Amino acid sequence: MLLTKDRIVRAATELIEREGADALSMRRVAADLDVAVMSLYNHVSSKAALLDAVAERILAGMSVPADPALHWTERARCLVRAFRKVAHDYPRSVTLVLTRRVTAPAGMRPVEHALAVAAEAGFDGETSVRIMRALLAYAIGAQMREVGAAKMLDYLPKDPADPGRPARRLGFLDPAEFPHVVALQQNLLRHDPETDFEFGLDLLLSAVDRLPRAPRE
Amino acid sequence: MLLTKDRIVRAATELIEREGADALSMRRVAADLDVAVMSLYNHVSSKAALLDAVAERILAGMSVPADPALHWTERARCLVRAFRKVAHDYPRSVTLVLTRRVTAPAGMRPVEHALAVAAEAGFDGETSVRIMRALLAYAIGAQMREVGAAKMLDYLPKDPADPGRPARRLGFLDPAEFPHVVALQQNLLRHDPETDFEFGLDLLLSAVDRLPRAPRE
DNA sequence: CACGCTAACGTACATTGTACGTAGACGGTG
DNA sequence: CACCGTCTACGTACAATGTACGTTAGCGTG
Repeated sequence: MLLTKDRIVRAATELIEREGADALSMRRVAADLDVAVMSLYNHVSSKAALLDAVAERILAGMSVPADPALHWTERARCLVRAFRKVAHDYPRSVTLVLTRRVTAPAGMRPVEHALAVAAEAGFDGETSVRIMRALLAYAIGAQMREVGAAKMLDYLPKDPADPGRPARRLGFLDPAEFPHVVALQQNLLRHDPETDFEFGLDLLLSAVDRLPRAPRE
Repeated sequence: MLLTKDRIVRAATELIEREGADALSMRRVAADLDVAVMSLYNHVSSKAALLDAVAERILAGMSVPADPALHWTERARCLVRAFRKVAHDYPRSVTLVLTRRVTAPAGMRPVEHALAVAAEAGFDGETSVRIMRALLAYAIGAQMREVGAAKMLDYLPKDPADPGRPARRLGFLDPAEFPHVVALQQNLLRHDPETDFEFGLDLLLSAVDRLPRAPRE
């Protein structure tokens, strides 16, 4: 089969999803494709460029169902949820999207969509951009927090009695210095990313909805 | 001078700030300290551990002025701004803090602080945790967006007439597909991270302030 | 056929993290 | 004093990495 940039990028994302981003090396990708290492460089100029391509591909796969009948806050919700869906589908690769910058058209499409929603809601350009940025910041941060929190569970000191999943404690913290953390450790250790995310999203959107806007028509 | 973990971590952060995180290697750190490479491993168990230590050190240097007289939203603002200050002081290293997870007490201190503020505002534990998470997510995302946007300017296609700073355009985008982006390119390319950040923070805090809470006393 | 172009390849090198073994300094104990 | 761990700085060595460079085989066009 002919070697092509698309196949390379696809193999790279699959490798990342299978073994994590650290395991990605040009040699591994080449091996997965049954190709010599240097053949990759005929289609990808460097490893960094490959990672960029992976990020772009993931972003491009993000499909936003745009239903003009919905209230604009609902449409904003759909947009952000679409991002969360790809984050869920490509849990290990999505960090690339958050880390690397995507200037390609694929990366601009969600931006365009968000600006359109804000404009349709009656906000002027300046405010639309700011709203978009605030939502984007929240979405990015929530995602990073989620993957970080997932990793954190592995880093916590293992319970020697049962090194399995459940019942971690934050007992190594001094209750005098961290009273609230210790008191709320159950809440802190419990993970419900979905409702956590929606909670913050509701906050943001409700505040945005209260912003003054220019009369529409 | 005696080699110590603190000196190693300090040298590592300085190196990162000077030449970026990619330039950090054990050999470089050792060279900066005039030491043999393997001597580092007497104090730091691995490069990953060193990076963790850098992140922790930066977080530990975050000082939050706690003025109990202020309204709780102002105190929350102070907390988030304190984070932004260290991000401004260590612009290249701060990505480590966002990427790696910090479970050490130093990382928990801001969490404790945030929970204390929320509790004092009259929210129950469950809600306090959620509020803290939403604010944290926003702070993280805004920071990542900021460093990403800074990098993006370098990636934009150079203006061949004047490859210097100003007047970048998004002309390579199709106006038919990206009408809003093209129309608002001035707003999109302008960077005022500070007001952008405050805008979103205001949104979040105003919404939080409107949440119902248990009667305090 | 000759010619040039492209895509796949192999070799080679510099750079990385780190496992392992060694040597010397230091401090306590006889 | 001699002896003997322990600790710390060191040097060597190795496997894995990204990629610059030269080589080759196939293929379409003159």
